[in-house]
Amino acid sequence: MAQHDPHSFVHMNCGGCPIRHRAVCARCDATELTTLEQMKYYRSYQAGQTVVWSGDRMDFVASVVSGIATLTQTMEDGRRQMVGLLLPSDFVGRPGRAIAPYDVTATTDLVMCCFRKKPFEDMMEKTPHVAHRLLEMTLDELDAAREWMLLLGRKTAREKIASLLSIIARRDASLRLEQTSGQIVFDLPLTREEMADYLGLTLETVSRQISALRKEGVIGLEGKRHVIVPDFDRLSEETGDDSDGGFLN
Amino acid sequence: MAQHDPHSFVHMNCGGCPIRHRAVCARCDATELTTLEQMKYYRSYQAGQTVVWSGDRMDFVASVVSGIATLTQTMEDGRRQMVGLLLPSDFVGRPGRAIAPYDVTATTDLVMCCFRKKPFEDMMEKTPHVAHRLLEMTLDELDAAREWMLLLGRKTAREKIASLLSIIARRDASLRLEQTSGQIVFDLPLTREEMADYLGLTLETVSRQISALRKEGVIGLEGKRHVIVPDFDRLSEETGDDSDGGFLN
DNA sequence: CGACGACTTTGATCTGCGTCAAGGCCGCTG
DNA sequence: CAGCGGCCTTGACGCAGATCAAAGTCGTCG
Repeated sequence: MAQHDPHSFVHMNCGGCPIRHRAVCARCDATELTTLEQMKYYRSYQAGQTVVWSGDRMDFVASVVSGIATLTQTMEDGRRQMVGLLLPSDFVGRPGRAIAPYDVTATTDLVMCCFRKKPFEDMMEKTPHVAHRLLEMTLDELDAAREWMLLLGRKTAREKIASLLSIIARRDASLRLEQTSGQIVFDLPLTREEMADYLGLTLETVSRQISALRKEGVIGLEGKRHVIVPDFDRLSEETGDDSDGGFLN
Repeated sequence: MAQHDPHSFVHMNCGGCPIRHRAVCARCDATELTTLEQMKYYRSYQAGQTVVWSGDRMDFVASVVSGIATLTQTMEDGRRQMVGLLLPSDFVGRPGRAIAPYDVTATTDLVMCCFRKKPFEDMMEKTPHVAHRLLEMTLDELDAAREWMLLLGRKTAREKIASLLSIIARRDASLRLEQTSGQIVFDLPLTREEMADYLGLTLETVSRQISALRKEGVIGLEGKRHVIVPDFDRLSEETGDDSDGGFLN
């Protein structure tokens, strides 16, 4: 989804930390690269652990190395809405704001590459390319949020499920286990409840709609309930989105 | 809502174009200011006119001078969801992307201050403060979008209406007509249908809920239906949000 | 001023999804 | 291996909000 123009940031080191792919600029000089390298540190979380609570001080920014994290907002009476889904290489945290406006939670075991905020901000001042890249990433996220708003406000339960499966299958290649004869098999990393929080539904409705899609042969479930084999074309017909199913920007 | 840190961009000229308030940095030098001044031009639209169609090429970025514009997404069968509401001084357009991903429509008579995209991007390269400020604005919008997602996914019709009225009353001081004895009187610039598109409801439900709030004395309508006198405290109790009603970041 | 059109209100009815409840599957632990 | 806890499925029922329909308000233009 994220587009890279020829002058954008590049993948510097395949084996390394993804922050290099996302926040390090090809045009930065060696000193800047070294500064970034020295600043970074790693943190691990277990599935289910909370990374930051809404309202808490957040003194770092970070990039997901492996695993999945969610951003959620909770109302006083416990109603929850997921507002962000972070897959490997996604960025969390907001330069220039101290307080986290939502909970960040690890839904699987999670490793993040962190930078203390102050030094990171100082570096941004000196390295305009980083700010530029961050702007690009934030705009991508904003577009995704708006797509999500259409889903929440106007789609039916069935369309919501189909959209979610399409989005995940499209977005995270790392979840694709096999690709034989055009079929995409992937491990769905969310529980029914997490899907419900993503879609603004209850977990029962999610379950029912998934069963319905399975009975109709649009998707298939394998063994442990989380492995899904969608009939990709039929699935994207169900999303309610424009036919081609892709973003053509 | 937008916070200005001491080093942020400042209001340079009360009578002038709001792009100066938003995108011009106090620390920029005279040459940069002059460049910006020379680049800008104005466009006017009538209420109801479309500024850009989704999928069209958008070769400028702009700042709203006066009036109100909306960003909306439309599904093939006509279901519509508003995904952005632009009030004076808000910014539209995405440096680095050619195609508009949603319709931009003037809901009132509208004046925008525009910059052709290419020169604006070139200036961003040379003037890091502008990119920095733009990042800050985009992050604010992202936060607003996430708040909006909670509204769409989890709030009841009544809570949605109360939230919308609070948001508008809080956000746009220019709509406040009088403030006597703590009462805020403001002109609501949206039709029932536009509110419905904002909230993910039908216009009938919007109308019914507004009638209900009025009968209960939470809000009042004056003469032409668009002038509303909310009992602000009671209104914010209805939003479902945390009690204080404000963002305390 | 009358008629038209844009917008709003209100009522009657329908339905998709939420709620409540029971039971199934599976892995873990004693 | 029995019992337990987490997660998922399925059924029965109810309700918030959608849909369909009709009538009211108000500005405007001949």
